[in-house]
Amino acid sequence: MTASQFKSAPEPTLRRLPRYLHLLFRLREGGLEDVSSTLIARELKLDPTQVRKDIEYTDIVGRPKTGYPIEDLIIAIEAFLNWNNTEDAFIAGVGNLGSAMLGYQRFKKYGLNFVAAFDTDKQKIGTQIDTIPVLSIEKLPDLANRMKIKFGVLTVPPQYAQFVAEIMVEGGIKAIWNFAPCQLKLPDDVIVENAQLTQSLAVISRKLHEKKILGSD
Amino acid sequence: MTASQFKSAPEPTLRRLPRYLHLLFRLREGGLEDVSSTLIARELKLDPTQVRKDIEYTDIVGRPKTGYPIEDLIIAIEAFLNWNNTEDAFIAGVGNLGSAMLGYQRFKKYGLNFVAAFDTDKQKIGTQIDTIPVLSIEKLPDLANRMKIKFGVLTVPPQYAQFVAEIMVEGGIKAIWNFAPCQLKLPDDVIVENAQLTQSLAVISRKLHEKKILGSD
DNA sequence: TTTGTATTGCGAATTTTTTCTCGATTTTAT
DNA sequence: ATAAAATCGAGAAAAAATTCGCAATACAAA
Ligand SMILES: NC(=O)c1ccc[n+]([C@@H]2O[C@H](COP(=O)([O-])OP(=O)(O)OC[C@H]3O[C@@H](n4cnc5c(N)ncnc54)[C@H](O)[C@@H]3O)[C@@H](O)[C@H]2O)c1
Ligand SMILES: NC(=O)c1ccc[n+]([C@@H]2O[C@H](COP(=O)([O-])OP(=O)(O)OC[C@H]3O[C@@H](n4cnc5c(N)ncnc54)[C@H](O)[C@@H]3O)[C@@H](O)[C@H]2O)c1
Repeated sequence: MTASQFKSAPEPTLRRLPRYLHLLFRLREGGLEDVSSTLIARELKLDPTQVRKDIEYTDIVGRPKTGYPIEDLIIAIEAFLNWNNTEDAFIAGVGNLGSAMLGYQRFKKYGLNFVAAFDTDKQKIGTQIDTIPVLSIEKLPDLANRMKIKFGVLTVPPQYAQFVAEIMVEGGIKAIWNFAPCQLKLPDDVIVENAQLTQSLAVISRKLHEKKILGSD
Repeated sequence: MTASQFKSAPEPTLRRLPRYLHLLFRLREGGLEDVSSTLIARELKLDPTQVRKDIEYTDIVGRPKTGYPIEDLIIAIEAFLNWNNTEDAFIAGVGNLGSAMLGYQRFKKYGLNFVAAFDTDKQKIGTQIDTIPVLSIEKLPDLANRMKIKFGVLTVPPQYAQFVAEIMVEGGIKAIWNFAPCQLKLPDDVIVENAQLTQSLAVISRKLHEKKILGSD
């Protein structure tokens, strides 16, 4: 592993990488072999320099005039995000959102492989969703430990989120993707990423509001 | 309306406002009347100055020693995001994710009110999800125009996203909350917010990967 | 009343992120 | 072979966001 593989990229960069990946897939399907930062930037409405700086983090070097080899770039970005290795994951809360995520096959392509789901609802325990078994939440810590699960997805109502998160930590889970609109208090060595839709909604809500106040129409 | 109501807040600020709101609700339930930037910062692991700067955008003034009145702050943030007025919205794509969102009652509290859903699947057309009718996508433009819908949620597979987005624009929709992992090409006056889960996943994936490479355990 | 403490709000400093500039390099066309 | 066009990569500059420092203020306790 090279030194730069250890170098952490800024969060804005991390957020752009999947966008590059989606575009690269599309370009590859279109039969293209190389891509320039100029093209990526135009497609995604970014600055070409920014695209180049982002790509630097993945250790891929481009060639003047032709740009970057798409295949290599895809592999490098996937490796950078560790999406070439699927990470086994548990999900807690098999409600609206939890079920939707379990039914989303594409997560495997993003390195995420659900191996078990957990709930408190007796109606749901014992069933399967797309071959993933739904188990009692009580079984989570022990099973997580034994299966060495490091990744947990939290899709329970906010009032139970802290409790369930602690159960996950008890099971040795080191990264929690939290969809509940609340702040989890966990040991510092546990990575928490809040995938809160309300944050995204706030951005678009405000922009539409501004448009209505100021807007031309 | 004051001048500052027109002032646009930076996106990072917009993203933090819902987090403040969630905390404020919790504090209010706990019977608290005032809150300081210090407390908010400690709870959400932010810098107190940053919290104060964010709150400034909402036109709320605090008092030394006591902080901000929670009730007023809630109202101000909601007003800033226009979450006190519910915005009627259409959603296209009643699959895993679309159904989950339709079933999520709390969106009303975030100013979002689904009035109709659209799909191409004949099995789904004509049904209802939580009192919201599922209609043929063909009816979207005309109905959007007549109902003066400005907000559209896009939860169709990526290969149809551009097509459906254009249909929305045809119907006069001005803000599209896009969940498909692709870049939409639309007129500049249409607000597009990409709520891409993969972006959030990228952040946590990389962090866990780094932890594994460097990590103490 | 006075003193001590916690807090706001604002300007300055710092850090982070984005954008600009430009020389070097590679390919294509003449 | 030479010129023209397009791109990368690196360092500088600019812009944006965060954090610092501190005076002014409100409140509580002595
Ligand atoms: N559905 C959405 O579109 C949406 C949007 C934004 C945020 N969210 C958030 O995502 C989370 C899930 O939302 P949802 O709509 O799926 O809710 P939901 O009520 O449909 O599902 C919650 C599930 O969690 C289970 N649960 C409750 N307590 C549990 C526990 N202690 N252990 C394990 N499972 C438990 C419930 O039995 C239920 O199956 C919530 O925090 C919600 O705020 C959802
Ligand atoms: N489910 C998830 O957890 C998840 C996570 C991340 C991203 N996404 C994205 O969200 C989108 C929806 O995902 P999903 O899992 O719900 O997919 P899905 O396949 O379950 O649902 C898609 C729905 O869109 C409908 N549809 C197809 N073409 C249409 C058209 N032209 N007009 C109207 N409706 C049309 C389909 O009939 C289907 O009901 C996809 O773009 C997906 O990549 C989903």
